[in-house]
Amino acid sequence: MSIPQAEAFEGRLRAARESRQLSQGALAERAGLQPSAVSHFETGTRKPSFDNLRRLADALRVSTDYLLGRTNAMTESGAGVDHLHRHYSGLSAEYQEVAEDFLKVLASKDRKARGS
Amino acid sequence: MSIPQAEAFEGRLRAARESRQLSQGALAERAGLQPSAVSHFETGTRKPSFDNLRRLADALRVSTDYLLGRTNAMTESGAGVDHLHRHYSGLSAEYQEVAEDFLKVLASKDRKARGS
DNA sequence: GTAGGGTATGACGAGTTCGTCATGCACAGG
DNA sequence: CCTGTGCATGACGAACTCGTCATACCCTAC
Repeated sequence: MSIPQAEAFEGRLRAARESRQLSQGALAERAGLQPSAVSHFETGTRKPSFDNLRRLADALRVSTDYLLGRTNAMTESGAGVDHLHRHYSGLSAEYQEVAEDFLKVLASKDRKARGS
Repeated sequence: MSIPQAEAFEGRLRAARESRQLSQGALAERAGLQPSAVSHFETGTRKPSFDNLRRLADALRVSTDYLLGRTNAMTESGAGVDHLHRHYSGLSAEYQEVAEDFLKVLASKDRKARGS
């Protein structure tokens, strides 16, 4: 249960954004919408349109199924991972190992950066 | 190559519905909306709202990522979720970008090493 | 205390989707 | 011929989101 208890869309969006360490403004810029819109979404006073839901999912690299509350996975094997995997899967076994080690280092760096 | 140029929402909805052997009216009933609404969606004259997108995905048992054109998988079936992805998905947005850039560099290095 | 970032909230007009309903058309079977 | 099914399309008012902008309230730092 890494995720407390995924409520509706509002909580999931906030959880995803915070796990990425993005401010509402930063997410807004990535997704191409207004900072106030993000706030409206997270407080539940508005729900995103078809287009904006996709933008948010892209910007956060999470599945829309997660945002919509249809799964708890947050990032399904879809979307954001695809292009990463495209690079990875083409690598030789040797280079794949290098890539994996690098990601591990990055993850620990990330944890440290957030912990501070 | 699965589906070359994943069509927009309209085509995906129709494909999913037909693969389930449902008429527009039958789908409408399952999803709790009007038959005409389904037609509007499939012809592209309307786009579903937040709520109705979820209803459609539930009624058709497909992922919203598929309907939105973010994946080609139709069923969410995470399946792969490899070790690489596990590390990657936990990273902050900033670090995800770093990881991606690194993989790109690695890929080009790899190609060169093999003799391009 | 003053400044600034992060967030919440509310207004505005403009645009869109909502459900409902009415047609229209094509194609099947009786 | 006539009936029914499936689909497309358009109208209507109500409700909603859109982007934009303004304001206000924490905190933290200087």
